[in-house]
Amino acid sequence: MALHDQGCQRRSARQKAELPLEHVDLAFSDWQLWADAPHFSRTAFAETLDGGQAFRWNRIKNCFEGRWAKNTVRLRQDNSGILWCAPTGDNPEAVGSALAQYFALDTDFAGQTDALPWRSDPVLKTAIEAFPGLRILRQPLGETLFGFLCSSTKQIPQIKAICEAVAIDMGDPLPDGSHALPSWAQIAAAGETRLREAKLGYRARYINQTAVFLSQNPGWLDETEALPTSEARQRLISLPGVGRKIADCVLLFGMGRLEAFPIDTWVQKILVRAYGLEGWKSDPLLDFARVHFGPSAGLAQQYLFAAARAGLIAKK
DNA sequence: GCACAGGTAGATT
DNA sequence: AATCTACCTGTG
Repeated sequence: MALHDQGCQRRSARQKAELPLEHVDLAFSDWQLWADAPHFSRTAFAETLDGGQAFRWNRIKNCFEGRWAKNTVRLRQDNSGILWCAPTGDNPEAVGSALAQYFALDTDFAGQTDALPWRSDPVLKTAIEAFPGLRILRQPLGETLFGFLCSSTKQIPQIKAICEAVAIDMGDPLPDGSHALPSWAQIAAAGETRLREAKLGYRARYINQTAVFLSQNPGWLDETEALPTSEARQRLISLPGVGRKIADCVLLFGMGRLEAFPIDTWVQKILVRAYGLEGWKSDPLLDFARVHFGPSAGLAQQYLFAAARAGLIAKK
């Protein structure tokens, strides 16, 4: 009981300061080598987890702690590779298979990267060389949609804080004392007011409308995932609050469609500055990206985004 | 006080 | 069809 109270106190204090949650180490298993782990450079490991693809990873001490679906996992990189640990009692085989799906181990990102036009594109070459092993995550579809519905004109730390607040308020508790993101039914039941209390502002109305629709149409997102990319995109855009950019984020980070190329303010600036496309708007830039980067344009986008965040390319 | 931040939808030109 | 503008909230 005393332990529980202490944890809650710590959590609320940290929430106010918008710092990552910290959980009781005793609740976690020993570190285990992730034998199937993909190769990551240090930079790519951090950027893949905490670079704006997903909003539920936090640096804790010498590791990253993340959540998706009903999973809580800690990952740490050392000279032997990637190590993981999970709440005591979690089935190691289930964790392994959850990791395999989340990290899209069935996708050959090294091969997709090599097929990008880096040989003739020095900007892309710089970005790829700075983040060797960068991957596109394959996140649960609904969670990806929720995260990016929260994202408009918000910075990553704020999006993470909102996701955490909504999870604590509406989501199921997890074995380590943290919370999963809520289902659409849970969000719809909570309503717009509670979403606004999580500091969602004008996004709350869209998210509530989307949650009401999706909870009344179970299977709709899975049906969408079965469609070709352009048809899936059209359906996603029909949801309240989802435009081209958020739809492309969902296609890329939640459905593994590497051709999807989200253009946000960062990517717009990168393309304009690095490729001399002054005055180009979003639609022509999409055509440029498709033609120049090819079928894995979305992977190129992630390299460029990472490199721009690091101040390596497209500087003023 | 004010501009700006991983956008979208609706109005106006 | 292209270009505003409102919409919440936090940060600098």
